[in-house]
Amino acid sequence: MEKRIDELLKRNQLSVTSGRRKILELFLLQEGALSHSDIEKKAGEKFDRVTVYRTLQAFLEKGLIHNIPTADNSIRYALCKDDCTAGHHRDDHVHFICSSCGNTVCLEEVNVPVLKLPKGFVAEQVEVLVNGVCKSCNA
Amino acid sequence: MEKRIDELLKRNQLSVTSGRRKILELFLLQEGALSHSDIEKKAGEKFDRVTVYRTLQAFLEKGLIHNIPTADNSIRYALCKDDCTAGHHRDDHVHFICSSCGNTVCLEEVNVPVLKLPKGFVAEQVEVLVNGVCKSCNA
DNA sequence: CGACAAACGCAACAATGTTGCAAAAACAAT
DNA sequence: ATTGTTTTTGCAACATTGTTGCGTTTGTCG
Repeated sequence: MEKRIDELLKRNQLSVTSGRRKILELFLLQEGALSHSDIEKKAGEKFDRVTVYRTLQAFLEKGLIHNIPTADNSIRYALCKDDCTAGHHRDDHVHFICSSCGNTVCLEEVNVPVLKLPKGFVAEQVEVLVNGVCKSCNA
Repeated sequence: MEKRIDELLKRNQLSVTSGRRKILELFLLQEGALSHSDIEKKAGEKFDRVTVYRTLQAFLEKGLIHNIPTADNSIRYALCKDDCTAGHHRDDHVHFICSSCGNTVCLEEVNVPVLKLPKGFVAEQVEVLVNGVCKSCNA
């Protein structure tokens, strides 16, 4: 685990620090996405708020995580898959937000559909957010 | 215009006040969506910040407007079509965010696709956000 | 017009996000 | 391993955004 974390950071051209290790660990342990405040809470008193902001920013820039828009002003972040590197994002899956447990998960197996837009509109990226009840809550 | 505004408010069970008139007017004049700060700026010094919050909240609850998630922590709001009333939202169109002019518009003519989700997941609402260059910016 | 309810403005506060800078930690080279 | 350089961190101060309570004003309805 330790090893995997350090390797992930290095592969993404990030120097290995205890803060980054800790935050990346949170992502690896967590099934699903984390918001900024989730991270602050889970990390406890160990980090300055500013460090969390800057770490997420760095992760984003290097393509280690991607962000998920929400309707409640609290962006979520989730780990990218391995074939996702800086600049070259491969973020074409659907995001599911559970109205029961509040969790946000990436449905990697559901691809975003191809849309036919009106004349004049050119799509660069398509984001699909599904709201509903997730597998665990339906069980 | 005046008349239309007042009528719209009444139809949605909202008492007619100068603040609500003004904000609703902004929506009618604007092609596209508005963020909270857009409204604050456009309304000038005329209103208290709190009034804007409460007005948007009221409009949302009554189904006069709907909100559009974004990836930058700044929810946008847009007018609902006529067949949209409190409780019964008919918000099944795609939202387009222009990376050039920054505008957000509702593409009423593009319906959100039906998705096939993994076993166990039940969808309640699907939101599609398209990023790209809009008609006006491509012209 | 007058009574009642709703909305407003203000103030105070809480939460969230940003910036500059000095201390500390990581990295690279000897 | 030690030193020098660069990057990251924590702190403090600040800006922005969102929330709550309350007295006053405004709209609504009889």
